[in-house]
Amino acid sequence: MAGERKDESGRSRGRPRRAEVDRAVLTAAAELLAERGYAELTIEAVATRAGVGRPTVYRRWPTKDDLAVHALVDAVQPLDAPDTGDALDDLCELAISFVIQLSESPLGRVVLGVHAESGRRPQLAAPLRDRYLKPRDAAITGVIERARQQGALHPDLAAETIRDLLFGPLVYHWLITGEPLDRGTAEALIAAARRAISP
Amino acid sequence: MAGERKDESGRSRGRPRRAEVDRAVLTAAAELLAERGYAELTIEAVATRAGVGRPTVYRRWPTKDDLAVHALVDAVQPLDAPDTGDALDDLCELAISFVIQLSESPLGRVVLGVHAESGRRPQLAAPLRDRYLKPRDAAITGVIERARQQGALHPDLAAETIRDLLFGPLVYHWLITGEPLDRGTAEALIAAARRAISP
Amino acid sequence: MAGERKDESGRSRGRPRRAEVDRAVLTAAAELLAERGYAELTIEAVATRAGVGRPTVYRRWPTKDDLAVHALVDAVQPLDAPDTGDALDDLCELAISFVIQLSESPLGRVVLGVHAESGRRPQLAAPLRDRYLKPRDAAITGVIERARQQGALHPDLAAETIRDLLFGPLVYHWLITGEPLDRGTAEALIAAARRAISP
Amino acid sequence: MAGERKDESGRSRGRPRRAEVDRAVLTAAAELLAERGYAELTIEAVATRAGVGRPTVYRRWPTKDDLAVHALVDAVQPLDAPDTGDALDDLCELAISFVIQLSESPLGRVVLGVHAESGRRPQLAAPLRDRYLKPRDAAITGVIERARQQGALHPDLAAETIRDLLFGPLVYHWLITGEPLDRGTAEALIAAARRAISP
DNA sequence: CGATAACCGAGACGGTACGTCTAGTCTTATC
DNA sequence: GATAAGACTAGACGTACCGTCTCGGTTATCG
Repeated sequence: MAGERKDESGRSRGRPRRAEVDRAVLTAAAELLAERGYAELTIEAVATRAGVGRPTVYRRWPTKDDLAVHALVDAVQPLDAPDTGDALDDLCELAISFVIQLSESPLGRVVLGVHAESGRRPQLAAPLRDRYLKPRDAAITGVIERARQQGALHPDLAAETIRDLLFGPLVYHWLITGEPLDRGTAEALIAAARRAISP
Repeated sequence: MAGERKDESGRSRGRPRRAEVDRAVLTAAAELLAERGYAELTIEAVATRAGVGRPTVYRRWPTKDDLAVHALVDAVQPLDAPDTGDALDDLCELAISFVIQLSESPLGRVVLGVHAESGRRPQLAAPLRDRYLKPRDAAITGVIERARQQGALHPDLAAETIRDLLFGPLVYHWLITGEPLDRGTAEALIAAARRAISP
Repeated sequence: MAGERKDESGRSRGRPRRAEVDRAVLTAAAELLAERGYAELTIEAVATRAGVGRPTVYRRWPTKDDLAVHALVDAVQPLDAPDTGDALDDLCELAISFVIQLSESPLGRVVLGVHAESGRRPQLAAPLRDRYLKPRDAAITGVIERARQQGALHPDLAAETIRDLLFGPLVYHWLITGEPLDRGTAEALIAAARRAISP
Repeated sequence: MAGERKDESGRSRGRPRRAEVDRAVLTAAAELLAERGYAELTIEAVATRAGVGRPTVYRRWPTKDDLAVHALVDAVQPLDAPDTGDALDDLCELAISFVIQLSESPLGRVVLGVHAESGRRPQLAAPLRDRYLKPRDAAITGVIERARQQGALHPDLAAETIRDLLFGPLVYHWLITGEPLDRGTAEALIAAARRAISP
């Protein structure tokens, strides 16, 4: 979770790191991200709120990017797909609840901003991809495959394409309006999008 | 373009501002945004590159946010919709070329990031909405209305919804992958999306 | 007095430095030197006590050494030689009162310590020599020459030698005992030293 | 030599301290004092150079002052007085060679600086007096007494005064010039000083 | 011989200060 | 009154050490 120590092999030497410190720092970082956003996140404030010295933060996460990504991933709870039997319904519900949840969380727009910035910073992109996108994508892809086996999806469309067609309109709406997505709007968008992905 | 002067009425007194300074500063800001991103943009660097004193920058754009938004809007060229006769084709082509162009520009992800951050900062949101979103939305809505009159659109869908269904998947794909959108992918997404918005 | 600005020639450009800041910083530095000594002098504390930002201190005196030397020289008042007619008496009195004064000042031992450290640090030595030693040496040498013309000094002894023979024992006594020099002891030492320098 | 252990009475329990560690630390400290001076001496660097953990250093010498004084005393070899029969000659030679030796050693000015600082720090002063000054003073006083019995000294002058009159000028010269004392200068000063202490 | 105690290295910990950088404001001389 | 220059307060940056504390492990004495 925290920055790696040098001696990866065998038993670690010296005093071991306290896990409570990891927690305190990540929690403080997530709170500050929610309150002030990524641009105004300072290591100083994180350390103070966590009741920790600044070097202790740097020891674990050498850059602000590192810390922010880990704090975000740690704070944004994963979503698990429903399973009602109708996989297409499950998929649509997953998209709706996922985007609504994100758009209502104070961390949602931070996640979006970090994604946008990650194009320019590889060190931001790697952990974001591995720790955030991959797990969520796996869940989504699972439901898509279930739906495909139920014959509910257009056979020519790749899973990735289906994902973009369902999640894209919701996320875009939220991005443009800047306000939490309401369920009515979301369902209307999804209702239309279903026509795009049906067989 | 630049920050307002006190005396709005009639002729201003004293030495007039030099328009070249406005241009130099905006150009410098846009370059630095493209090179280093929003987070690493400093007024100091902008002033230096523009060959201008720092207070001269502040006189026009009182905060970094102000400057950044204006520089972005100024730098990202507007896109005018094609008019081939088939308004739905025009609309799709508009979406594709718009997102491709944005995704290929070094400023594209900066625009995205500023959008994401704008949720938290009203002073960022207002000029962004007025100077960036509105003009582009007007162009898009125009084409949508043309298509609607040609009977090419599903009658139950609002213009806003159609916009989300077309642009959303493209932007989302670009956001997630982090790479410039290629035309093949874009056309595949739009081909499916057309089924969602057709009558 | 303070660190030089680049453009020495002609009128300086930009906002001029405030002289009160110079004074506040030097005073704060001298106080802290007296209270805590050279080793525990921190720029941070100086800036805080002077009510000034740290960069403002660094702008004028780029290193702790620079600041300390200037503060010391500024704080230790010069001593002017008496002139009673008998130049040898004047010289002895000068030595006694000079060392007593230094030994009683809380800055005295700091001056001594900085002198000792100056051997290792040229940047400490240069301003110390130019701004502290030279003026005092000039005063002493003046009295010595007066005494020599009155035939009160051994003709074979250089002015430097006479200075060492008179001041050396007093300073050494103070250095070893660690306590302020009392006049009785000083006069006893000088009485003996006079035999060394008499014709 | 090193800091005391709690249980002074009888045999100590537990693993005994390794004497080699004492040596390594003192040597490292003396080297660093010679290379960088007292102000830039850090426990960290001492421990690293000695190949030892930091707590191991603190266990023996709880403060930097403690360590520095012990390292200095340990490193500056004592000088033994010559005995040619003429005690006054012996005394003068002792003064000359003592100051020359000190002024040529890279540790000399450190000793001087620590002396100067010791006025402000009792914990620095005590070990310095006991372990450095006292032994040297005893040797000097011994020769002075021998000289006194040979009738070579002015009967009114205390041993302390004689010490100041002989050593003071040499040390002062070295302190002011900042350069190693050369024998010619030293002998000239002593030749004059002899007139001050002769009967 | 096994328990106990102190040593040793490494390194985490909460801090303090470093010297630098940038923000946003201000003051000056010049245009 | 705009401009270029630059001083100014404020505060974060990332680093170096501080002095203390835990670790795993070692080496002695003592019961």
